Amino acid sequence: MSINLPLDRADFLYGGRFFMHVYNPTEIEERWQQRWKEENFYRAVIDDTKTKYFVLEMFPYPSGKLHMGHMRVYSIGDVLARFLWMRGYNVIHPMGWDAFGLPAENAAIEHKVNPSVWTMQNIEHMKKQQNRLGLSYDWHREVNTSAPDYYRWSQWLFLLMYRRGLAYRKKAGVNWCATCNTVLANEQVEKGLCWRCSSAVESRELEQWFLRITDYAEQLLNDLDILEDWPERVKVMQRNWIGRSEGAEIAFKLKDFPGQEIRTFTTRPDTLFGVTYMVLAPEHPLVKQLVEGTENEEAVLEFVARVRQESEIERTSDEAPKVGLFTGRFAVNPVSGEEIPVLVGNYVLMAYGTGAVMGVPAHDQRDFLFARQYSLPIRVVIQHSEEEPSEETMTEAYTGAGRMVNSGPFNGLNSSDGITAITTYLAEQGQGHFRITYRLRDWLISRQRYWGAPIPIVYCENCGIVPVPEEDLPVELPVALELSDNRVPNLAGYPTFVQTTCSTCGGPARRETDTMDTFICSSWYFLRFTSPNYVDAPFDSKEVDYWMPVDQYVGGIEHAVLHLLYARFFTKVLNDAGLIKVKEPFSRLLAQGMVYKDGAKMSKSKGNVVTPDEIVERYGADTGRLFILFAAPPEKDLDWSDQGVEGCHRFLRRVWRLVEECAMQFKGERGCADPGEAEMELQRSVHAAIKKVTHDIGERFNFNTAISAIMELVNSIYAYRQASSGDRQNHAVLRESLKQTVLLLAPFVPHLAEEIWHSFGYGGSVHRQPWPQYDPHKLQVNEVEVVVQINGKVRGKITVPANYPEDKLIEAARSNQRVDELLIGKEIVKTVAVPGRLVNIVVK
RNA sequence: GCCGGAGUGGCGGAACAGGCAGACGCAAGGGACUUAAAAUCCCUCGACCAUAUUGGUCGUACCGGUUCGAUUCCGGUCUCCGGCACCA
Repeated sequence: MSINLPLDRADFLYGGRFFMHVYNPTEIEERWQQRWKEENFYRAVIDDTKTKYFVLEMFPYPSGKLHMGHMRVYSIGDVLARFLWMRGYNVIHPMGWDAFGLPAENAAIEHKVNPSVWTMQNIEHMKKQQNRLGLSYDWHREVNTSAPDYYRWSQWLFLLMYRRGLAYRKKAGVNWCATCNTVLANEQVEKGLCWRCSSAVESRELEQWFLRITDYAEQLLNDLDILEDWPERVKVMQRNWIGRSEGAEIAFKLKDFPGQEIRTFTTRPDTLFGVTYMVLAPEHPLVKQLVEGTENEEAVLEFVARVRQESEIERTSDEAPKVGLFTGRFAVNPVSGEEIPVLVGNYVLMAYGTGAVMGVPAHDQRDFLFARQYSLPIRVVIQHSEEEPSEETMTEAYTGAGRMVNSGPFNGLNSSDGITAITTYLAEQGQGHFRITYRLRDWLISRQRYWGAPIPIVYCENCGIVPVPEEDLPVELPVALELSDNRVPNLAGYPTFVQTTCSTCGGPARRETDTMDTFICSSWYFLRFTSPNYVDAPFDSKEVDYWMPVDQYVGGIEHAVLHLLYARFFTKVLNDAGLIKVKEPFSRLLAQGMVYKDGAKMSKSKGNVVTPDEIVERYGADTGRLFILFAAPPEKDLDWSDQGVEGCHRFLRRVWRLVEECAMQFKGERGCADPGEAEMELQRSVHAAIKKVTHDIGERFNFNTAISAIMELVNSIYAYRQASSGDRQNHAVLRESLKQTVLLLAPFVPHLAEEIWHSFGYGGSVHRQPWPQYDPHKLQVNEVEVVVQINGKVRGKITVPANYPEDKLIEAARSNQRVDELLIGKEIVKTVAVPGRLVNIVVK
């Protein structure tokens, strides 16, 4: 087998007839990669005569090694980029490095090396691996988020946010990962665990920097509707995450505390007359004041302290019992004047709504269970059937809509009218108003870590919080060398970094020592790609206006909320600031599936890892790319199959052999001049393949079926050669068929296609040829096979002229011998004919 | 609980607009070539039945509906995957 032969071009005796070259991917691939690099083949420049197309794969974290997931995204992006180039677009296809982050610090400890050194080594290595895959990147546009000339602009964007009131500092209960030794954004906590290290996240009360993403909640939600070419599942995930609910904020006056009130949020103001109690979050600021001096004081404060110590998982677990303690105080229902007890409960979250909940046990299942547990009254105020449910016998809350009862002047209204009526009434009384709340929280961006972009803020004793002036950017990271306690000290551990002077008053000041969340750096990198070396601003507006938006973005589903939400937020802020024209960064999104093997994610512990390197070494990049695109449609999970790879390699060798054999033949034989039926059929196969491949890549992103269409074409060419050997073959038609096949293969297997292209003596690069166009005339057939059904079951097949009219078709169907026999003694009820497809005869 | 996606041979998958279910590939079996192996080529390959070289029945998770005709459309059920969830 060729793959085990020496790397040099080996000649061997084939079929006793020709001396041929073996398909040697390593040699071919290295040679073309070198050529493409020398010729700056993928350089993108503004060209107003062409339509631009921005193809982007999510840039990687430079972990040091490429895995199959990487190979899959890049292969998808590369096929699209090359295809679009051939279709005449001005394609930009850049690549860079999301280079800040924790692994570099861990590696620094392990290898006693500066994080930046480790990162740069990894980048060099991964870049080589990428290039071995034959990817069409414009490396002139490479960006590295950890380089000062990049994070300078990340800091600049932070200051822009600050100026616009979107970056602020507050003390709040935040997620703390003890393993990573830093705080985390809500989006970075998955089921109570740190997204990076999977250890349990604690809650801590800290003063931190936030970005006001909640200001954009409505826009981020609404604009999902204009993203028609995003997968539904990603949009749904973002909608869920933003979590919009409509309702009312209602103020309950406090008995014994004149002028004080508790504000609650509810989606069901129509149930206000059914409120029988109220529950505050343990963190609610009023708790301490309410219990002060009551006999419940000690118990409540102890309860509050205990709950606040619990971790996020403990507190939100399904098993956690709902506990409530009476504060000894009462609130007044704003519509009924009724006095209701105020409790403190472990299930109420301070961060959502107002941190206080009105309890309506008859119409909320959780309130119902809570009321039963503590023997609190249950009052039905929404009736939904003929019988009014009895409060004693109810087994569950009724949470649907209905007619309002026991609700004073509002009796008889339906729920939706009641919501409006009650809220309007409350607003008139100054006791409430319509309100929309979101689940989305502001983005916590401080990280107590070294390897990130420093937050460009200075604290001055006289002036307070002072943003670093733009001209002083970047605030550069000090060189990290010393390691303590098995960790790289964060910036607070570098006195020369911390001590500075205030730019306003010139007095002594200290720098902010937290760095920014790495997701900040990746929220705008696509903009930097348009002008990566620009020194006057984060990007050159001329370039950004030409290239943006990203027309096709490709990446993993794991960023459905995280990166994709943050990047949309940044884009909207920059649009509001007048810096860019687009409102959404990514027009079209392809969320590719994961790569599995033997039913599990590839992992060292399972021993099922296959690396791109070993595939390239053994079969060549072209084979690996072909398999990864052929095995499944891109958005589905892919099952890695070693035998499947063999199959794809076999196919490429088959293509190679076909070309070699034909080349010999063209030299040694004359061939025949007149194209006949066999040649027309071959041409039909060619043009059918062109049509299908074009549609499958360009419209459907189904590379697997595009590849199978090329395989069918190759099979057809083999069949033609076999059916008409030697001098009876038409060399011109054959040569043309091979040429088209190579063009169709070019996006998938760039090296092999380029090699064949040149071996045929064609000029230029195959990747700069116009994409083949199918000729409808060549697709036309004279005769078609039509299925004859009786009662919907296939009973025969007839071959008729392609444009046979309906009546003749039916006649032909009826006169088919077998059909005729089956029709004896039957009454024909109806006949349906679809020209070119089928005839269905319905009988009794 | 709410929301989204999916369910087709031994396997990955195909069927684009309601019209021959299983393209293409993998695996498997048989054969050719070869001293042999590799490579390559040819044939078979959903299940069951049969009078078994050209026939029949069933078959796209399940039950029903619409239709001349349903993997495809509609209603319901089940299972799996994913997101959100003590969210007021």
